[in-house]
Amino acid sequence: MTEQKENKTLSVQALRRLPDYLHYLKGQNPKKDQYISASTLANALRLNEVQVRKDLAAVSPTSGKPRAGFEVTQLIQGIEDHLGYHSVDEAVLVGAGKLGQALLSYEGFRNAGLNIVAAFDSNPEMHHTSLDGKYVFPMDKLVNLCQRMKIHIGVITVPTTHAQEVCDLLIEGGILAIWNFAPVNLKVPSHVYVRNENMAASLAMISQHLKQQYQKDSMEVSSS
Amino acid sequence: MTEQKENKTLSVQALRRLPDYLHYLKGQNPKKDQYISASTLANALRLNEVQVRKDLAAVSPTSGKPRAGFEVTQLIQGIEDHLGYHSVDEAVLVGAGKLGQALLSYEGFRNAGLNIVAAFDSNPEMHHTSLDGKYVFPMDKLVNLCQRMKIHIGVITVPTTHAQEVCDLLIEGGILAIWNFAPVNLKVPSHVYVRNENMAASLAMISQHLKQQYQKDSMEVSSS
DNA sequence: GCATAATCGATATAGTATTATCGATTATGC
DNA sequence: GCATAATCGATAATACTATATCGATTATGC
Repeated sequence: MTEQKENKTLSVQALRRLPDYLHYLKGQNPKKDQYISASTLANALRLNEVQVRKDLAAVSPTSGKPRAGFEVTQLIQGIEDHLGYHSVDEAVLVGAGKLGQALLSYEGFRNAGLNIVAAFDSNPEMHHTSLDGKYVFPMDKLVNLCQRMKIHIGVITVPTTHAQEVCDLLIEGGILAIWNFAPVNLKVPSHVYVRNENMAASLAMISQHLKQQYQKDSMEVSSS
Repeated sequence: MTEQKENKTLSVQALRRLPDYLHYLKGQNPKKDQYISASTLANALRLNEVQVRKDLAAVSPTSGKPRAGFEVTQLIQGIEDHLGYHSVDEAVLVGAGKLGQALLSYEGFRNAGLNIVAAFDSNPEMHHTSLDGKYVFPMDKLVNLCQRMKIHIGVITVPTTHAQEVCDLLIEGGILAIWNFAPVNLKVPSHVYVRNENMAASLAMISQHLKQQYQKDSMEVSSS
């Protein structure tokens, strides 16, 4: 058995970088480049070299070889371990609107360790239809199905107004982690983890950046 | 003219919290609660009180009153200023698949200062159809339309394989900021800002949390 | 083989972000 | 009016993250 790796040295920020590393590594030819150096990775992803080295040291099962780098296959293995890609978790999705459908049909999640096994929606017209192989059930089946299947992850893609009530149902069904796409601060008991996908925050960063850009530009113009 | 507020004290993390503050404040009754305290907000959003106070101090045009708090309307004004919601930026979206459609039909962006004016897709069947009032154009119209309309934001919701080429087109069209939903590290010139919507990273956090949870649980069981 | 240069790991430093503390201010209720 | 308690702003302490530096290690090419 692969011994349980200590994850303590891995910061939240580092965890966010792992998918990027993984993506890059998977794009490599394992025959041609058996090893990869932290420097190379850092350069490709525009990160600091030391930072990358530290991250890799934390996830790699074997340590890096001077002059060569880290073994690519080992790295991939290590990163996927840390990301939990090897233990596929089952999830349910609530809200089969456009966003919900987009997520349901996104095959990439499967590789990333998330398997959405069923969807729920309050709209009767959608019931028992199949979206990309996943059936849409009425809301009143939710709690029971989650409990019976021991599902631990719930994805919320319903309108803001219904997010909290859906959240409550999921918790009743025994969900332990919620991936929330509605812009609300969900109230949950302490044992439940909520990950907010905050589109508005992302937007804010973009618009903030553009604003600063404009400001800088206008300053340059006026001072020249 | 409202004088240009100095944004320097506002950290990236703080910026991420602003949409949450805003959402909460908008949910308040301005007649009933003219003032709101940092403590109240902190409690509602489960944040540290001092942190909230610092954030509010940075965005509020007027300082808070002891014992009362900050004026709600002023705060909303201040936050929206900082988020750039008062200068609605126009954007184009490339890739009218499920995710693209979800974003097109998400009305919330309008309030958040983003107005998607047009969509592009390589699939001829979609051309000139209208999704939620936005027309889908063929790819070869992209550069010209962006330039003519002076669009500065591009949203990429195409498959990974085409993301970079779409990105290049957008830049050719004069785009300054890119909101990228494809899991690729886009190569862009230094004046272009890229905001990656990293679903995989979010997933990682969830699975990481669940893993720790399981570990903790099993430890508790085995030690009892 | 041996010098060279690339890379590593470890440790130190710098930079950010969060949380704690404290005196000053002011609404509230007696 | 005056004591009280809630809140503020400022500053200090802590924790977290990123970057720089340096000696140790090892592939590469002569």
